[in-house]
Amino acid sequence: MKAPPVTERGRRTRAAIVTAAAELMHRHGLAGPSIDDVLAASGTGKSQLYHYFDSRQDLAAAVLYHQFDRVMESQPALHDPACADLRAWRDQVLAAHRDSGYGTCPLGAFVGQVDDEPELRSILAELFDRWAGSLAGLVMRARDDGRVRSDIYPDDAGGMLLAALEGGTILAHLHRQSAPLERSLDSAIVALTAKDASIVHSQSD
Amino acid sequence: MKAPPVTERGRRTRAAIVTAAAELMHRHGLAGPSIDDVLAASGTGKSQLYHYFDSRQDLAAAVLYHQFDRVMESQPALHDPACADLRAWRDQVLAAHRDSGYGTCPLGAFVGQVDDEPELRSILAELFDRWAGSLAGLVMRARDDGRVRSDIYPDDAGGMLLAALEGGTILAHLHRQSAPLERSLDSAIVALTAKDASIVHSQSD
DNA sequence: CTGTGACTGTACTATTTAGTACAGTAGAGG
DNA sequence: CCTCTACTGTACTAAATAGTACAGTCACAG
Repeated sequence: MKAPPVTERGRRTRAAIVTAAAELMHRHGLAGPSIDDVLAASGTGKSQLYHYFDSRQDLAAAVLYHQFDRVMESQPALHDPACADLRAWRDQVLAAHRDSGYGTCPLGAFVGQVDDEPELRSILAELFDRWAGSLAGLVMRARDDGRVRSDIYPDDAGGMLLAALEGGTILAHLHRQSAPLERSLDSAIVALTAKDASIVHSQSD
Repeated sequence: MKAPPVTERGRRTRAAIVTAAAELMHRHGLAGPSIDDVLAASGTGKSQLYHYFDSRQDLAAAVLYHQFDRVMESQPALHDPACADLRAWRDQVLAAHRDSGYGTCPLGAFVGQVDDEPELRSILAELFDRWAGSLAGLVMRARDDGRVRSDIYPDDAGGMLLAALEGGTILAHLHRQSAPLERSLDSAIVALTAKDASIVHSQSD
């Protein structure tokens, strides 16, 4: 990790590189774009990139953080302490997915592409944990509000909702339509609210 | 697509190449291993590979079909006309996942890595459709058996179960444990069986 | 002004890559 | 035994790749 930029000009340069790299890596895989591709897309030069990043992998790490921020911004329900509505979150997820042109998940797309690089793998796992944690917070608020069954464990439910989002996004991307994601999310919410269900609340291991 | 091998020796050679390529591409991404990596892992030579495949992409296509066959073999419940039990399928999925060392899905891992190659993309979409179709068949048998609600649309439910599998597999892989997959599958099944639910059976678009 | 450190442009290297050329060898059918 | 085709070994090429070297330019503090 090199020192962050200290001037405005430097911040713009670094941001241009990360934004372009994130876009390309999201679309073509973490290992897809070459350094030269990133430079061309960002309108910068090689010396600029290596001024802010030690290596290609260092750049990839910055991309992961950048993608996490994008996801969090697109799901404000997760950070609104006044929001206890799972369907509001559902709507935000669907809207973001539509806006992205039915793309893959900005973070989920990288799972399975970081197994060779422990550094990146641990960053990605950490980001997913934070995401699932925020989701668990929302579930807890919904539970306290009486909108999901009271025997639900928020942590387990958060992971389950995240799984529904990831799986639904994959199928929706393959078919280039949002229906699979919609059904996946709706079913997951049903499982948390149906009164005669009795599975989701198994204790964590 | 080159001609398939006609001798036993040729069949063994081709199979060794595809098997090694499948293993490597599953683990490191479709674009991960170089041709030379595949050759080293399969104990074959370059002239042998190009004798059976036109190009790297042609090899990748063969890998997709190979992975599909592996998945189908690991889920016999899908093809057993006597099986109407979603939980039997669930158990087979979990067993296969454990056996793989909590790996990513043999097919799902490639979604988002084929967007640049329309040929591969259409193959993968086709294979997923076949998978979802088999799953819909199982749901239909379960419905006729009275094991899921009668207002369920098997096609929609099949996609939903597949989404739960894919998403659960992703999280399970990240955490190197099967609990997330287990909860995801169980919740999906609950959504199909809970008597007071009312969402999953929305008509397809 | 002016020096200093942040930032940038350009040329280069060593390696790896997909794919080709071509001369072979193996082994089944005649 | 012979021959013909399937199959294989080895050497090569042209392009792309991550990363380095180094000489600059910019803008603000003194």
